[in-house]
Amino acid sequence: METMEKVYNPKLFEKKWYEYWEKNNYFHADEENEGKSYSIVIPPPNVTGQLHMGHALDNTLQDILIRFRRMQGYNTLWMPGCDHAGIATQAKVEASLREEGTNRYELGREKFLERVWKWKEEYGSRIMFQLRSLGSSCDWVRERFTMDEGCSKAVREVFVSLYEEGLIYQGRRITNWCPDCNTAISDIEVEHETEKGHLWHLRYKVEGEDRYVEIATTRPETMFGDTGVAVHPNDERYKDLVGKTLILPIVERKIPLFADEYVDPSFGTGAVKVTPAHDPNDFEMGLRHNLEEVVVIENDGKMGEGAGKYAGLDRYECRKRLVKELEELGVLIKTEEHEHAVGHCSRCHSTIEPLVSKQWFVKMESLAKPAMEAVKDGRIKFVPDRFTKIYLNWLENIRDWCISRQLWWGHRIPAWHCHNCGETSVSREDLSVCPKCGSKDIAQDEDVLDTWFSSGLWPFETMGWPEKTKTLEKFYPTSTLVTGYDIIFFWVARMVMMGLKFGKDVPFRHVFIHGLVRDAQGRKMSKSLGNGIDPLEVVDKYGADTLRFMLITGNTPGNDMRFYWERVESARNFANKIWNASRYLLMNLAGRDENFTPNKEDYTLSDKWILSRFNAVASGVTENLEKFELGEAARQIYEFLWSEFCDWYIELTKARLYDKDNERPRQTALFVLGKVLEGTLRLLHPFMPFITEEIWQKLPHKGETIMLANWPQVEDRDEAAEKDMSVIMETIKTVRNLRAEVGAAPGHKSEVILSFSDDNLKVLFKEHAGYLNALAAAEPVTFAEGDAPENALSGALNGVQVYLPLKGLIDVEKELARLQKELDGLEKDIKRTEGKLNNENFTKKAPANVVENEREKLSALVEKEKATKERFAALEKMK
RNA sequence: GGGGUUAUAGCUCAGUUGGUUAGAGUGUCUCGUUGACAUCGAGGAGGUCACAGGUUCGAGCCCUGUUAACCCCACCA
Repeated sequence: METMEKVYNPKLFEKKWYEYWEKNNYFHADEENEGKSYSIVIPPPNVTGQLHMGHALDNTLQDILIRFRRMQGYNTLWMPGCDHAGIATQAKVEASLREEGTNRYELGREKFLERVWKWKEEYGSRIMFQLRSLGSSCDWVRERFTMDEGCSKAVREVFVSLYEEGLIYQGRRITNWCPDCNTAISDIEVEHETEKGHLWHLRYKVEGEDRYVEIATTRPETMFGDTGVAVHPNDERYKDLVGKTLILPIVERKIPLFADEYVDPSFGTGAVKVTPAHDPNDFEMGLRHNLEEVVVIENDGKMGEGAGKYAGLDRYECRKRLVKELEELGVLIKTEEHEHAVGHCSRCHSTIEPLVSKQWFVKMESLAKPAMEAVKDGRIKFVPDRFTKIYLNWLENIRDWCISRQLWWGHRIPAWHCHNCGETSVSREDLSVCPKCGSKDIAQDEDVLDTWFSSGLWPFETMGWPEKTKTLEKFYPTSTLVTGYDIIFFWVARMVMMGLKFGKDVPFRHVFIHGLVRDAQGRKMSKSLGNGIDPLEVVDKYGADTLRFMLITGNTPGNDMRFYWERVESARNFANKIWNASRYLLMNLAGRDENFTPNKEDYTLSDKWILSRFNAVASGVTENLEKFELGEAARQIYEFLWSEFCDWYIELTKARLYDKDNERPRQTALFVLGKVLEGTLRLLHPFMPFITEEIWQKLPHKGETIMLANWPQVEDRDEAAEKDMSVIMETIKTVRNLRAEVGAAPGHKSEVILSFSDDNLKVLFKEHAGYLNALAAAEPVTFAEGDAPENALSGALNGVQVYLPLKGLIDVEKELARLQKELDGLEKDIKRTEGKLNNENFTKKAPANVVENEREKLSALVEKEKATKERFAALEKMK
């Protein structure tokens, strides 16, 4: 006979079962399996660092979906892996090099990459270990990495194809440059923040005249790169100046004053200095008006040659000193406070510097169109739906994607530049000779690709693309993508575009979006704040099941949630409740006949009730899981297990279980207990895989593991049993209420007298008086005929009158006051309900069942009022 | 500047197509320790569903507006 610890202790079994599952290959997806497939690709965690609470949520959701479908009989694949995370990982390794007093340049590209690979081996496996601790049922033999051989091949294939189609091009453009990461980044990697700055008004002299043009700028240090000043064509103030030449202060360069539609006459002075090399708008104007680009800020954020004596200074230090000089020269007219949005690097938070450089871009328009169509026509559905709009809005306004990064860690761009003829050749195979001139003096492009370029191929590159594999055939498109709303643009949109282009179909059918896990104050968990909670710490202290349950309950899909230890405890208490309910059954299993099956007559009302309730829950849970309402599904199991199975059913089986002399009733109770508990464990397994397996294995069961057991089939409800049982339950609650009013101890037995509005109820209660004995400490239960007993508290509900003889003393005045208040409330309710029913508009227009409900409600209220009045009168007499 | 989310009990949140007396967890108060569980059981208190209109027989839910908080997008120097 199995035994159980008194208290739920996940440490004793979580590791054991995970190893058991993995060892037995239960997670493995077989493409030869003929069954319908269900597949998910993991959002690959970065190889840097470790899992945080967001990962725990993300992977719990995926595991629930996967385990649910697996039990439903689908051929399920959960593809695991991690991402090389170019900038982030390189930054980490560079930081550790710094500590050693060296840097990547000293090491050289090859040695440096060796270091990064070593890092990847260490952290990559740590993450996979952490995922296992959460219970994730990934198909580990398929584990992939965005820079493994297969992915690299896919990346190169995609790059070359897009290039051949003219969708990838190299261009000299102004791009977002991060001076600290020392690389270009894409538009979505720039975070705009409103900052307090200044608007400096400067005056530029008109050549040969004693006039000045006043311009306003937030970045005076870029003036060294000014090659023009622009005004709006219709601006009367400057009409006569357009075409004249201005003298740039300090530098003394001659620059033209020209007109351009871009200028907003209402902002500043209506005249704007134009620095094509250091501002995106000025760059465009420069192209339109053929202006020279003068570079004055270098890649490292320091002033360059063009800045004259300020060369070599940091851009902000230069600004400070320059403003002072301009003031002294009388060029600075005034300084205004000014709030404006400043771009920061999403990785290191440095202020972005727009710089001109040669980069690789992807033309997005033709890729974005089909990606929008796929969502508009419903081939891909966002859950919750509101994210559809966010996704579409971004794609509608999409601009070309800068994909080259001046890093070493990543997929190197498959382009070779010939030093002899200047040709750039893109190729699937490594080149050693220039295809154009035959020169051997060629070199591969130094840059690597944006990490998201390879992540965008994840759903099919992990399945063997570009080869035509069985895996692709079986599992692509994937079924569901689970991810946070923060990477819809970075990742989801790119996967859809690439999937449609190269996978020849949408990459997934549903995009299930979740929110962020915040701290108890609602702040984002972050390293700098030090408010992050390590999911592994929670697993260690409370178990993975507890963490999982806590993460998916008490919130709505797509919304952020807060982390509270109290909520963890609450989830742990639930686990303990399941544990002890199971323990109750296990402790009483001695003498159970495994071959016993009850006859129809063997089932008691409570048996029929709980079986029916189980069916209700099974169907509710299934429906909710199918529509991604995981929290609601979990809540229903919680309610059922705790508030129905434990609070009522288990209590009602005790009489039968402890009565060793009546074999059939005892066997029946054991049978039903086992059946319902086992079924509930199966419903709960996707949410809490470990505890359900641990208990399931101890219970009588068929099969090797609960994770491969069939998902519960929904059977018919027993409406009559549910109705009868609910009348009894309500009556028991009434007794408890009355007893509490008298101040009687809950366990202290006392007489309860019942009378009924019809004979069927009488039969029901006579038959189940035992339920009142057990759960309302009502003993004896007697049945009154005719008039209400004297000196008794009374309550009424559903045609049942409950009388509780008053043996002890109660505070009559206090009780009368309370009853009066209750009567007032009842009167109000009755009036309102009557009003409703007297309203012809209501009775005519509302559905019949609603009207019927209202009628029943009224009669219940009237009945209750009558009983309360009786009680009131009885008490008055006692006064 | 554009878009979105949120506003429900002291706190954190549910509330699925409009339909009984708006729920849960947690906290709080009263009572309860002999065999599943004190990580528990029984009972209670606690809400003008942000505000103002509207649609409807009926609104926490739908529509309009207002307020507040948060988030995303955005090339006005």
